[in-house]
Amino acid sequence: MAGIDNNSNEQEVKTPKNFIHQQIIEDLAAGKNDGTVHTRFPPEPNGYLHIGHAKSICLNFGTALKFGGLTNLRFDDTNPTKEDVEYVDSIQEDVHWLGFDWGDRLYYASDYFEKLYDFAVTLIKRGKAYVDFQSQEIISEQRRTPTQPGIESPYRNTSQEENLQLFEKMRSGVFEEGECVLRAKIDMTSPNMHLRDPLLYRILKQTHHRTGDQWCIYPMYDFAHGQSDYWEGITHSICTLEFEIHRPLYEWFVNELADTNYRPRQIEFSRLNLSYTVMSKRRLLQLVKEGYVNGWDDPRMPTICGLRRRGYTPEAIRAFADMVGVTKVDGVTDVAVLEYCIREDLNKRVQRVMGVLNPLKVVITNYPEGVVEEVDAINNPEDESMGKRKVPFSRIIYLEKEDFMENPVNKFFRLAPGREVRLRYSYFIKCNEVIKNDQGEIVELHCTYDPETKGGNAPDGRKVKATLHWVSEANAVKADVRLYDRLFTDPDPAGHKDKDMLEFLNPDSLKVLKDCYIEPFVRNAKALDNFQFERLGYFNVDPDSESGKMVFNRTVSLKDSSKK
RNA sequence: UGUCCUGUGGUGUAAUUGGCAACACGUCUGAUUCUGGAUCAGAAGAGUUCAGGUUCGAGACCUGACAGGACAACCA
Repeated sequence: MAGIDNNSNEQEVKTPKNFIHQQIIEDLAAGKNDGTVHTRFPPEPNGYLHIGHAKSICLNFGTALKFGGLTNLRFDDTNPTKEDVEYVDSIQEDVHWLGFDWGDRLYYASDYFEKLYDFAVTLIKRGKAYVDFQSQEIISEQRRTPTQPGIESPYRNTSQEENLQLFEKMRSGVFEEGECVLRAKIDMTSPNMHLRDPLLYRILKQTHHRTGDQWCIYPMYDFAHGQSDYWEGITHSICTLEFEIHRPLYEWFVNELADTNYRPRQIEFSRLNLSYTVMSKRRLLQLVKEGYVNGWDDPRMPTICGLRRRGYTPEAIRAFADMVGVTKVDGVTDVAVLEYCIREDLNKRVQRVMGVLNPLKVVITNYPEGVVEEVDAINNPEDESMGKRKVPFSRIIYLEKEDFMENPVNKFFRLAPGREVRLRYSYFIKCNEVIKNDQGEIVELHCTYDPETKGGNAPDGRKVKATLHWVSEANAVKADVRLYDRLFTDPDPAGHKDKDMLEFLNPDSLKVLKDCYIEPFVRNAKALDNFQFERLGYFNVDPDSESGKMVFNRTVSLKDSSKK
């Protein structure tokens, strides 16, 4: 697990204000909550965190930080059928990696099962909850539709004493799954469906990842969330727009529960949608389970761990979260914004190295055989402090195939017969001869170098129009490079049905390039994580792969790869 | 035919208590560069969904339309 980034305070200053901040400022001005702000990030441990959660994490932790408050991490684990410790662990790792810390405030909704049960008993005693023995279908029918009032259940007016006994029996396992549920008695005619006697508890004879077989009744989301917020002293419960219509119910429960003036306040914002990206947990799970990707942390996945393996930094993701802002408008953010964030971050901090993905052998005919000299290369032209490194140069080198054109088209400035170019940090070379095989394919170039141009400048002041990256054949590291592109070709893959979505899988999303050559420095510098191929783009050494393989981020830096 | 939410350049967001619509991404042009990257300079692109109203003045306030989204899981 990566360490915790303690620079979050700096970021807080830059965080643009949003409507949630405005509301908090108003609340503070009104003297609510004794001037404190306490938020929470409440994932259900039923999948891995993705970039959409990152927005929520940055919002919740960032908001608390901004107002000098705290943030809890709480697992909303009220449905044992979907949840697993694997997810609990990965979520903690990812939140930490993003640079946020919940201190000792790690909670589980399942910690509150006993208190929630007691509260349900209280509601029954107040005549505000009842056990309903009707089938799921009947209950659903009685709720009718949003445009017509619902019908009351025949069990709605069972006596409190009887309900108390029945609920106890539910808990002790007397009834089978689906036989009965506990419902709140609110208003079957409400235009808000969530107020038409919502379910509080259902029977689930399942083992829970934390409470084991201790319980066979489990609270519903609505019956757990607001109460958990209340018990934890959450002041602002920030969630996504789909819970907006739940708010009256959230407030109903909290009002029934509260014995002070304190009330947590639910505020909704629009979830992140990214073009070319599928974000629903259900669909991501499908991609994993059906083998369209190699796990939750496949670099093509929009998961935090996928982005991490791809070379994204926490800083870039936080910058992205700030950049997209917070509103209630549900729109689609262009992935180009995310890619911009990582490009900008990496550009400043990443070690530049040379490498060729598609090698073309070049013999420098006037360079002595058996000699290896080292040239000085700058590690990052934008940051002197990153220093220099030595790169071996010799008679036989590799260039990128596409850096040579036998019959150069207009505006092609790189190597061509008779043309002189610069090899980055070393010499000017001129192409004299093109060697082809029987099929007429170019297999080798013969060039001459100008010893006077060592270091990359000609004493006579003559200029070249291109600078090429290169590697020395004898010294280069041979590696397989995995090239990752977007998983989907459609800007809105999530806008289709699950099966249609799969039609837009990009067949080129993963390419394995054999026999790529990387300058030897890379082999000894894996700890750096990210590099930038001169002129080609970013890549990172993938710690999980067989040694020598690289993850290569085509989309991140090849801004111009699609155009001429 | 219901309730709630939301409508600002292609996209995401801004616009103190109403005061000539700003920023970022993207796009395009030019300069520069030892990455066709980065950088620098510049341009195009909305008159704020529409119609009324209040006002000296409205993206902001009011009314009414229209459009999009959410809600009818023993999911969260």
